[in-house]
Amino acid sequence: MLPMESSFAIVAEPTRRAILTRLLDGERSVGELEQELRLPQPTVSKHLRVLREAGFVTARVDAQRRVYRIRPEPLKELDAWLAPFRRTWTRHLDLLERHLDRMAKSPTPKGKKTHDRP
Amino acid sequence: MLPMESSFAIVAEPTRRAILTRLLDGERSVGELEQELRLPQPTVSKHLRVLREAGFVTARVDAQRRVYRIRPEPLKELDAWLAPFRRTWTRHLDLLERHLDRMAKSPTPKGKKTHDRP
DNA sequence: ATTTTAGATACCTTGACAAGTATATACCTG
DNA sequence: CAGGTATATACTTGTCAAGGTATCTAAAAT
Repeated sequence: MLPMESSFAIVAEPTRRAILTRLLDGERSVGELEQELRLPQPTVSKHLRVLREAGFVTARVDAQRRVYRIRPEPLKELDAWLAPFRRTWTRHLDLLERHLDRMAKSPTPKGKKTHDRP
Repeated sequence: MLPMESSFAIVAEPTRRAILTRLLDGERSVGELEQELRLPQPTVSKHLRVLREAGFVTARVDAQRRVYRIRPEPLKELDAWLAPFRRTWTRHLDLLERHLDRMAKSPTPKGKKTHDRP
């Protein structure tokens, strides 16, 4: 079972995002997630497996239950990829971009002004 | 053709990430992407379509060619989702977490002190 | 007007994944 | 040991997205 490599693919699944979000404020056992998310147990277990194998979570064993905890690393990866794009909207080039967009929409407004009254 | 909603799913595709990365340093026509990424033209066009419909890019028409430009909004969304997790590794709680991990691994180290000199 | 160039779209096939259902494993309790 | 609880895994099925190949459209160029 090799595919599903990229951390992006892992997080593309809504249920898995939900799980990660839950884990944000602390550990959870499978049963707890099952309840909080109102999902069938195998579904939860299977998604947890994927998350575990991708390094998003680790499991601690407490008797019959497995308690899952979040792991930052893979998410760091995602964040790292996003970083370069962040500048795209962080930098104040936004102003320039808006300007260019406008120019593209109304190229050299000849004649007709903005008003479209009869 | 509605599915594929989440911005995460869009970015989960490696080729699409490659395209976005290319667009990071400026506009590109389909042909340019085709060359730079060494991909068949329909492949590029189809991925561009997906990106366009998801709002990741916009197309400007220059005669027979379509020039694509990146659009920040959807990426902002991704970043927004990531934000809460960022604290997970940004905050200096890391120190505390490490501590707790250690305690879990070696519960109440009886005897042996930290020093393991003979 | 015909040909060439640039892209888009249609159709088909394949493969992967997620959900459902059922069953297996392990531990705890009486 | 029997029964229950907690979770993992096996197997099946339906869906959908991605790639390949061919074709269509529109705008140069000749």
